[in-house]
Amino acid sequence: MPPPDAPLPFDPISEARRNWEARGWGAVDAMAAATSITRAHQILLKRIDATLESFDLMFSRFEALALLSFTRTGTMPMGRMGARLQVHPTSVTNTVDRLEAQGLVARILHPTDRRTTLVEITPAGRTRVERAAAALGDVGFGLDGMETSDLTAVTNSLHSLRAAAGDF
Amino acid sequence: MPPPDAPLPFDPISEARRNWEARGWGAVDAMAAATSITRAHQILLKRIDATLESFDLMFSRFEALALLSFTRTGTMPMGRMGARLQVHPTSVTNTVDRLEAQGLVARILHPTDRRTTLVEITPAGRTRVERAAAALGDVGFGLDGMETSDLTAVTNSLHSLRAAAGDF
DNA sequence: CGAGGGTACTAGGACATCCGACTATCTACC
DNA sequence: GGTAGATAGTCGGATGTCCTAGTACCCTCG
Repeated sequence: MPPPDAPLPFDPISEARRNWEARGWGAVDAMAAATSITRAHQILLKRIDATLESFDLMFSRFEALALLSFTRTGTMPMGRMGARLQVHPTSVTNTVDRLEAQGLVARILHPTDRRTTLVEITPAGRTRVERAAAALGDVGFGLDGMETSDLTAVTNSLHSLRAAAGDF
Repeated sequence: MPPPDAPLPFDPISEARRNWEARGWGAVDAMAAATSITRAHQILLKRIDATLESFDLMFSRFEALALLSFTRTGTMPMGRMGARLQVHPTSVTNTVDRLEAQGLVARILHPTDRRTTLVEITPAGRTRVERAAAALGDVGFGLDGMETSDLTAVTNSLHSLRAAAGDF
């Protein structure tokens, strides 16, 4: 049984809202928003990863590579990568392990702090991320179906959530 | 090194936008929206799971349990659950395995179709989901920091994305 | 009524994320 | 200086998601 791609005859989130209200459960608007975000994330990640598949990348590795490509020196400490990508340190370890195995980054020594590991993007990494970014741009990051006004509305509305979560 | 919870001195997504523009990479608005959604999902899931931790649940299992509690009979075929929750069939298998081990659901035979497995919520499952839902409502689904207008804006804007993805 | 196609679920494997614990190293302070 | 506390990264384990493949079963059609 492959993933059922036949559309449902109704919006499952609207249906969930009705059920929540009928049960007298609280925070209905928040529930609908949270569920929408969850589902949107799932749709996006699937599309993005599908686009990146031909580059042997997934979104998390692409993001790490892009981040390194933006630096002046092409290097960054693991910890700083985690802070910028906003993921757990162990996720950075995992990501860098894979990128290193692919020859797209290299671990190098920090000149003065022996605790720190610097990650350096390789020439192959630069080429790869450049092409992958172009491919992602071509498919509008999986958001082609949305109006620009909706895109900015989403970004702006979520800005306050991220700020309240202490992101910046 | 615990997760760095010190806020960054800038918004990493705004920074990413600047870098993308500087590199001439396309679909900048979509990139910002996609990244915002990804981060919002991460924040939400973490908060929701933290709330559900005392109930020995995570969001995916809670959703499955809630779905079953909404049915007339307290039962639903695995496949229908996957369609409603919009996850892969193997994810349903995984979720039901865990819920069953916790005694919150039971697999029962379909009366006429021996291919189908019905999942039935147990009395313990009903009690659990009821209390967990109340707890989630209390924390506003992790979205307490957002205005109701932002909540509806997000839900409405993402509606088109989900529709375009063939959800309904 | 038998074969083929479609449907339902599970097994095994790949990724990614998190958490807690552990080692190594730096730093500050007595 | 030398010790305690903070910082950097990794290891092992738990969850969850997806995909491919395989088994079991139903149903239609010749």
